[in-house]
Amino acid sequence: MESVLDILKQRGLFDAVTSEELARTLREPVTLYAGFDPSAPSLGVGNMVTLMVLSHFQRCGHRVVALVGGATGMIGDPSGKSAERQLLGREDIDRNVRGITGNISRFLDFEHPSAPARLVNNEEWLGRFTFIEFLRDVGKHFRMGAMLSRDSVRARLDSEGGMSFTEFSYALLQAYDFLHLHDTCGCVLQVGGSDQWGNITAGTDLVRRLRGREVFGLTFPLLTDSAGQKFGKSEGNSVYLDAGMTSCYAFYQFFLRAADSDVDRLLRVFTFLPENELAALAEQTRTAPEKREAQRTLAEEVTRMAHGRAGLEKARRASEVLFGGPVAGIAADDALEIFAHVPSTEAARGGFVGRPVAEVAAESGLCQSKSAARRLAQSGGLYAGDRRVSQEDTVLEGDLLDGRLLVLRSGKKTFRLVKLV
RNA sequence: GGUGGGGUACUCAAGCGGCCAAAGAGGGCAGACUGUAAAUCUGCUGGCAAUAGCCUACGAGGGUUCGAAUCCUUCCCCCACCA
Repeated sequence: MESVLDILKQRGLFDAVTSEELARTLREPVTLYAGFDPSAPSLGVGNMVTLMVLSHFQRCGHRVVALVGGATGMIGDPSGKSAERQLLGREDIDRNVRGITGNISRFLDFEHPSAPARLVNNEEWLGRFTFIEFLRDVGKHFRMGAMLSRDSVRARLDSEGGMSFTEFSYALLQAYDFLHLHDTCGCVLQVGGSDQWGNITAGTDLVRRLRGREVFGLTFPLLTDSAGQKFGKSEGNSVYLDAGMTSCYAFYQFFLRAADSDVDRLLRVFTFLPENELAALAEQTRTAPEKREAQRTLAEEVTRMAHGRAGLEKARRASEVLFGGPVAGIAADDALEIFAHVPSTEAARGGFVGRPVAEVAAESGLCQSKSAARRLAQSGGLYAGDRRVSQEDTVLEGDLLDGRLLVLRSGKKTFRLVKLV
C-alpha cells in the first residue's frame, strides 16, 4: 500500500512535519488526531480539508480521532486571527459542538471493522481542571521565550489590538489535549492546517518533556483561491456543511463556480479521484473550458460526499432548471420541490399582487431593506419571475406560478420564493 | 501607577465648529461583456419616505454653541514608553 504521506503530498495536502522520523513510524498503524473549533454551528468547506486528511489516514489503516474543542472553544484560538475574538457562551458552544459532531459523522467511518474513527470532546478532560492545578501541572512546563516567539503571538502583539492573556494561554490547552490523547489512547500524531503549527509543536514539546516520547505533528497548506483569498465564502457568506445553513443547491453551486485556475487543485483536495482522471479533467479544462466539466465533476463529487445522493440530485435538478431557461412554465409544486432549500416566505392570499415588487422583495428577505430593493431595481438586477422590473413596477398576476407562487430574483443567482397561503 | 498617542460606516483610513450620511481605498451588491469563469468597464453601497423631507450614526454619558465627528468634561477600551 502507498504511504499516506506520499498520497498527501500528491494531493497537495502536505505542508510540513515536525520530524522526518514520522515516515518510519507510519509504517505501522498509528493513532492520530485533528481538532475542530466549535466557533460556528457548523463546519465550513474550509474544514473539509482537515476531514479529507483524516480520511486519507483512515483509508491507509490508521486510527483517527476527531477532537471537538468544547473547552478550548470557550477560550478561542488566536492563531491566524488578527484581532481578539469574542467569547462565546456555554450554550452557543454546546450547540456548536452538536452541529459539528454531526458534520464530522458524515465524513469519517465510525463503523470501520479494524480502525473505526472516534470522536472526543476536550471538555471531558480540560473542564475538570482548576486554574491553580492547570498552572502547576501544565503551565510550569512552558517557557515564556518559546511562547512569545510564536508567529501568531508576535503578529498579534505587534498589532494595534494587542492580545489578552486568555488567548495567549490558548496553546497550553491545546498542548494538553495532545498529552491527554497520548496517555489515554496512544495518540502519536496531530494534524492540522499550517496555521496550527505553533499549537501542534506546543503539544509535541509537552509530550516529549513529560513522557520522554517523540510524537509528531503534520500540517497541510491552508486553502486559498487563486486570488490568495480565504476559501469558502460565497456572496459574502460562509459555505457550511450543514444543509440547513447552506442549502445543497448553494453548496453545489459554490463548487460549480470554481475558477479554472482553482478547479484542478480543488479536485485533488476534495475528491478521491485517481491521478489519471484528474489529468483527463485538467486536459478538458484546457481545451474546452466553457464546458466546465472539471467544475461539474468537482461539484458532484463533493456534494455527494457532504449531502448524499439525494442532496446531490436536488442540487443538480435545481441548477438545471434555474440556469436552463425561464421559470414561467414550471408548475408551482415542481418549483417548490426544486427550490426546496431556497429561502422562502409566505404571504396572505391576495397579499402582494398589485404591490410594488421592491416592497415584496424587501419583506421576503431578498433585499435587506426597501431602499436596498429600490436600488437593486434601479440598477436592473431585480426580477419577478422572468421579468426584469423597475422601481415602480408592481407584482402582476402573470408573474405567479399557478397563481400562488412568486419567484423573486436578485441578479443571476440569488432566488427567493414567496408562497401565497 | 505615570507620560504620550489613539477609538470614525463591513474593513483600512481622511475629516478636527456649519458646504458631513461623512473624502479615498478595499470589500460587498448589481449592470455590461462572458463560459453560472477570470480580467475589464459602469452604477450603487445607514434607514424610512415620492430624488422634498425626516430619523439614526463618528467608543459611552454629560456640557459649551444658533449649530459638534470636530471644542470642554467624566467614564470605558486599546497602543507605546516609563515605573
